[in-house]
Amino acid sequence: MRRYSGISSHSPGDNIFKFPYLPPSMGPLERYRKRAEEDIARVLRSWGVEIDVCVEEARPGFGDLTFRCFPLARALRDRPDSIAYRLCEELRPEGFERVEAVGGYVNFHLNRRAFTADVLREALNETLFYFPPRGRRVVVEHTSANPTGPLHVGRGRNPILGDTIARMLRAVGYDVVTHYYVNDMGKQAAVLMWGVERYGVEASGKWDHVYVEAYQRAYEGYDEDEVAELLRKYEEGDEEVSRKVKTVLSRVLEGIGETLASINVRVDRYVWESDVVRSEYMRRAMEVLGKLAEVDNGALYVSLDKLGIRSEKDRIYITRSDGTTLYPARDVAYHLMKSDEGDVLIDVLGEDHKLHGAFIKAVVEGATDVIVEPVFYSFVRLPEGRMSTRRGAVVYLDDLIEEAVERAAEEVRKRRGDMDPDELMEIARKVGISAVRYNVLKVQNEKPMVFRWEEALNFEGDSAPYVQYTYARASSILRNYEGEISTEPPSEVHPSEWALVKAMASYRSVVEAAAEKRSPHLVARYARDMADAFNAFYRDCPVLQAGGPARAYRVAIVTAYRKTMERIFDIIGVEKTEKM
RNA sequence: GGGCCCAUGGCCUAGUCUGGAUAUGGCGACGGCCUCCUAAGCCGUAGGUCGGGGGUUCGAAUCCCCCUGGGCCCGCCA
Repeated sequence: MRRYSGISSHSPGDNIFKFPYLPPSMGPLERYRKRAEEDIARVLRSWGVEIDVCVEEARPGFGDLTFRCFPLARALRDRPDSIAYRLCEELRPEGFERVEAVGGYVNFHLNRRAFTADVLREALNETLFYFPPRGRRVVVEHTSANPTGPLHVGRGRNPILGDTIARMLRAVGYDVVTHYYVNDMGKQAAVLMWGVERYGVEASGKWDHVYVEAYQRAYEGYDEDEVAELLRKYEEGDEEVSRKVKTVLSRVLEGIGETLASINVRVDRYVWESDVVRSEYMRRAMEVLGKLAEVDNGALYVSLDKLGIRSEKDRIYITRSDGTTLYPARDVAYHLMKSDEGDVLIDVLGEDHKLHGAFIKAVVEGATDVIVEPVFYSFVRLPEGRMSTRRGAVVYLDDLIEEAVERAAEEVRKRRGDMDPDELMEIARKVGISAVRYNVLKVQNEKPMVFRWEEALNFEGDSAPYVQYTYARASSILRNYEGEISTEPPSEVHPSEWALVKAMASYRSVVEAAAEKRSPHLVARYARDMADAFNAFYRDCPVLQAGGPARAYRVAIVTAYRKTMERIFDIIGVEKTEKM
């Protein structure tokens, strides 16, 4: 098992520190950690040392919790291993079997039977997963792709990351609402409209795929003036143009929405740029920006230097010479709108928006008391280079999803050929879309990714199906069991049982750390580690064949595992399946 | 040219924020395991100058500086 540093009860990032009015929410591991920390603090105080004691989860083979003595060496003028030894002499922490000094560490060993019973009980009654409401609202804006065609995997990380960040935050007690910002006033939208007018479209299937052809053709050569004219008319609210644009973009958006829904991505609200521009927020945005802006030939710009942003580019223009607003200004307005809905505004943005993100953050935080937090990801590239809708060098998300589900169906058929076809397809859908999500989530946001079919469709090893498979195994055991279950280990806890119990106990610290760091890959990694631990347990500890009271107890472990995995699946948007 | 991001075995990747006890897993390769709760699984073997060079430190994949390679940005586009 891996060790999770998590968040200690004393780290500055801790929500108890930030929101002191909330009741402390502690799982079993946090309770023991706190006891260990308090006991160490007690001893250190008696030695005249007053520090923030931070006990960590130990790595395997070194007990369960650990305290590093190295940082104390200077203050105590003693060697770390000697400090550890002296500490052990005086420590009397409650609930631990033993405490020992190894090297410069103090290692705490939990009472395994008692801890196991605690974890199982709290997993079964679900208090293990409960976080009290924080009274903080978060708006997560993600995807926000120009509605000119289908989503492609180049930006495919955006919806999956954004949706998972929203789910993580909900899981730890935030009120979360997700937004999709619809860029209807941009040039791209106008080019699409120009293409539609010029070439028309043939309705055949999903609208996003239908319209993208007109968009691509338009890009081969459009009339600059006519596009500008369209843009101007739309911005002025010309009735006929507005109606046409809204119809077309809504249809494309409908297609995009279907794609999102198919991979369990939920968008609570679509906010149209044109609505923002015509709202009170636009006026307020210009007021805010007016205080920062300078004039160049009639156009307004904000100098980045003034905002404390280091960049070669020295200014960001917010209006044209003719007075019409530019994207940065409109986005400030949109963020002012969001600031009414949330205390923290998270924007999931491609790496090309880094400067823009810094600009918005500086301006909006200067004008309101909300926190703006851009989360960046790097594009998924093709082996031959960047994806581009215009050039047609793309893999559409829809095609990836379809391929994944088809491949999953083949795999299920191989193993469960006798299964009812509807059930089989349902399992294939769950496996396929989960695989797509997982393969994106398992890699850190800012790592560059190259799209390769064989990796995107990976169904074994570090993959969703691997993790789902353990859930199916657990389900299979429970299907074949009838009777009582017991959370009390009847005898010594088996090492594989222990590893699994500890993995479950990490739920709180892992999920909380992932949420606070906006790092979905930590939860994907955790799902994998849980599955590893379950597979070891499955290998070493027969459940249904176990004799005596061990059976009811191991069934409790399996039940707790399933419940924990359901929570984890829910956070990363992976589907559970009882058979596969 | 400047700014930001990335660099870990053949390939992909964790750990980097918050420096410490044997650098995490997976894919691929090789060798094993289905009369036994689902083999999308399990066990074992081989494979590592943590991009390079300096520095800080008792201790560096982790912090600082320089360099190299790749990505992104540098528009009165969005």
